[in-house]
Formats: sequence, C-alpha cells, structure tokens
Amino acid sequence: MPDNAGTSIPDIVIGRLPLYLRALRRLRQEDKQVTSSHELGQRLDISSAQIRKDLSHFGGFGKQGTGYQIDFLIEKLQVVLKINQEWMVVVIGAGNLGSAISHYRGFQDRGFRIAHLFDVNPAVIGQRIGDFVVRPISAMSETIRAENIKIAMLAVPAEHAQSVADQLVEAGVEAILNYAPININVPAKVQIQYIDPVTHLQRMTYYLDG
Amino acid sequence: MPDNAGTSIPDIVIGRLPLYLRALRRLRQEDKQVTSSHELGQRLDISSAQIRKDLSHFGGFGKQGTGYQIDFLIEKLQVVLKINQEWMVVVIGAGNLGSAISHYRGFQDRGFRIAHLFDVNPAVIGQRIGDFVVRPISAMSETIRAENIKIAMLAVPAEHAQSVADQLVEAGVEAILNYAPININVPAKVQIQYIDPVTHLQRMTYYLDG
DNA sequence: AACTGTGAAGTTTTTCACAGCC
DNA sequence: GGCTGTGAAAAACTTCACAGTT
Repeated sequence: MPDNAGTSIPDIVIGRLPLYLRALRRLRQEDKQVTSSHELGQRLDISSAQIRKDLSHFGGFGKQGTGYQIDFLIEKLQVVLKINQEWMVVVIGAGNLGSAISHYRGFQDRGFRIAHLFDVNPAVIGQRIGDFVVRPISAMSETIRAENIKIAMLAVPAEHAQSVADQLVEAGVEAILNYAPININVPAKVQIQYIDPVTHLQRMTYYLDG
Repeated sequence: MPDNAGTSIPDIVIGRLPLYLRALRRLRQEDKQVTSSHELGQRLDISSAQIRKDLSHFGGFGKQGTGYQIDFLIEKLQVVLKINQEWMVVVIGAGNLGSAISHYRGFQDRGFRIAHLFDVNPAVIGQRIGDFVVRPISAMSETIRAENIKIAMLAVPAEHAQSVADQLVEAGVEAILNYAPININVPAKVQIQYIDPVTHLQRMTYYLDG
C-alpha cells in the first residue's frame, strides 16, 4: 500500500486517473475538444458522479454546462501524476517477456522511456534486442545509481524476483512493476505493482459456467 | 463489473483469491504443509482478518488452533475459481506481445492452455511461434465455436481491439483479457480484464518525488 | 497456546441529489 | 438545458475483538 500519510487523496482515486487519461487521449484522437463526466463514464464503465468527485480532489477542471476541455484536463492529470516529464525505466530480464517489453512502443508517449535492459545470462548479454544491447546484471546497481533511475520493470523468473528486487531497492529504485508471478516484499516507501495475467484469468473463470 | 446478481460474494473478494492461491502454491513449494491467516497475510500484505473473512465466504477451510492445510485449501480455492479443470484459451495477435504470451509456460499449471494463436498479417500466418502455427484471423470465429472456447487474450493494436472483441463475443467467448491500452465495451455477461503496464507505472509516479 | 470464524464497530468508497453556473 | 462540484446519505469494505475449537 502506498504511503498516504501526507496527502488525503485515496489511492483508489489515484489508480483511476491513468484510466481517465487513457480515455481522454483516445477522445482527443477522435478529434473531440470537450467531454463530460457522463461521456467518460460511459466509455470506462464508471459512474459520472465518481469521475466528478475524483477530479474535484485536484481542483475545478470542468465548467458547468459545458464539461471538460480535453486538452486542458489531460495536461492537468499529467501534472498530478507527475508524467509531464519523461521517467527513465530499466528492464530486468531479457527473456521472452523482457524482450516483448523492450520492443513495446507504447511507453514513450505516456511518460516513460526504457533506458537499459539487463540480464544475467551470458548467452544474451551483448546481444541486441530492439533498440538495446543487453547489459550484464552485474552492472545494474551501478548504472541505476549513476543515472539516478527510480523505476524498474522486473521480468525475471519468480525464484529470482525477490533478490533482484532487493538489489534494485538498494540501488535507489523507488517503484517496481513486477511481472514475476510472486509476491515480493519491499520497504513501505517503495511502490510496487504487479502484472500477472493468470490472476486476471482466474478471476474471470469464477463467473463462467462450467 | 461482473454480474453479481446470483451470488452474494463481493467481486473484490474473488479478486483476492488468485493471490491467495499463488501464495499457497509458493508455500507448498517450500515444503510447508500448514499455514495461517497471519502467515499468508504477511506475505501478501493483507490483514489476517481480511483473509479469514474472505475464506469464510466459502466454508470453514481452517481449523482453530492449527490454521489451514495448504493442499486442502489450494484444492478448495481451485474449485471455487473453477480452475480444477483446464480452460482452453485463444491468443489474438502474433506480434511481440502475442508471441511472448504464446511462449509463456506459466499458464499450463494454473488452469489454462493456449489452444490457438491468430493474426491478420499474411506475413506471419503459417509461421511457427513457440508451439503454435499462426492461424488466419478469418478462421477465428469458426474455430472458437467449433471448439467451444470461452476465453481469449487480446494482443492486437488498440485500433482493432474493439472490433476483434466484438467478433470474439459473437463467436461465444465469455471472458477477455485485453492487453490493448484501450477500453472496450462488451455485453454485461462477458467478463473483461485489462493489462496495461503504463497505467501501473503512472499510478506509481504519483507517489515519487520529482 | 494458537488459531479460526464471525457479529459488531469502524472506515472507506460510492451514489444521490441539488445548488450554482454557463 | 446541460453540466459541474459537493455535502449528505447510502453502500461496501475492512478491522476489531472475542467466543469457541483444537
């Protein structure tokens, strides 16, 4: 759980902002200038009251009778989420998953740039994957420290996830996106998020008949 | 939102069960036989009361004074989640992401088997990716119907996600795991879950300084 | 002694509903 | 007329705390 001591804004609200942002950018792509809590809500399957209340935590971004200026709201949300800047990210693990992450072009225009790709396997170190040359994990801590990198994506086998995470934290990383299907423990000040497709699938099968 | 009309068990509870299951399997790997709500909670960063209450929705799986038999609880949770069977899954999109998904070996022992991999691009149709030969998307609906497949993983570009999802639903798919960074609309009876790494990253940057 | 299962209490989150503005 | 922002009400969720069991 994120440390909310200083602010009063619920984490669950923060978690919805990226969804609003994604939908807003989509609307802009469709050449819309203005939207409403109702329209956004319909797209996201979230009530309009919810959206208005969430946004109201950060100031009055809308206009009565009119709605929200899409460009303006995008800008504001980017500032709130601190993605009105580009964050450098490292990827650990150059297997199938790390490789797919490294090839993905969708980070760049949403606030993130992959700076390095590390792996422990001598067979892949030095090889080119996407725009990166795989670097040895032995150089990881030093690089992270030298470049003041705060965010890591972890795509190593489950059995190594905890120890690599420990190294990342020790090197100064403050946010980890863990793709390994295992819980890892980090200090409270370090942010952690998980991506495990199987948990999503298992959540859905509950509702299927069969 | 899943349709909870019939049952009274909150979706948020269902969403935690896969996490319990994952942790339990880990404990078993460590050769433990028995655990407690306290031990599980510590690993998952969830309160022990929460875990006990969640599990109590499905019956008394534990023993006072002792805790939970790990094998027994795993079995019970698998039945609750309906993964005491193997679900066939199709993957749509054979790009970097679809390819990584198709190579991933972690589905099999958690209740899912990839049956087919589809793509629209003639250049990749017929090619081998992992254990699969990429099939044309034109054959998708018929195959899904013929094999009574209920689950799909969607790894196509955002601009095609909605139309492919429509086809999937039309063909009888009842659960979609969408990797495209866009919201899609499906009938209420169809389950949908999203995987978008960027939303996770954006949620974490809010808490970083800088 | 250790731990579960659970009502009751407490907290958080969502929805309602409407005053106020464009 | 349409829409936001927001207190107040309602609903959902989590934690407490303890009786009961092994």
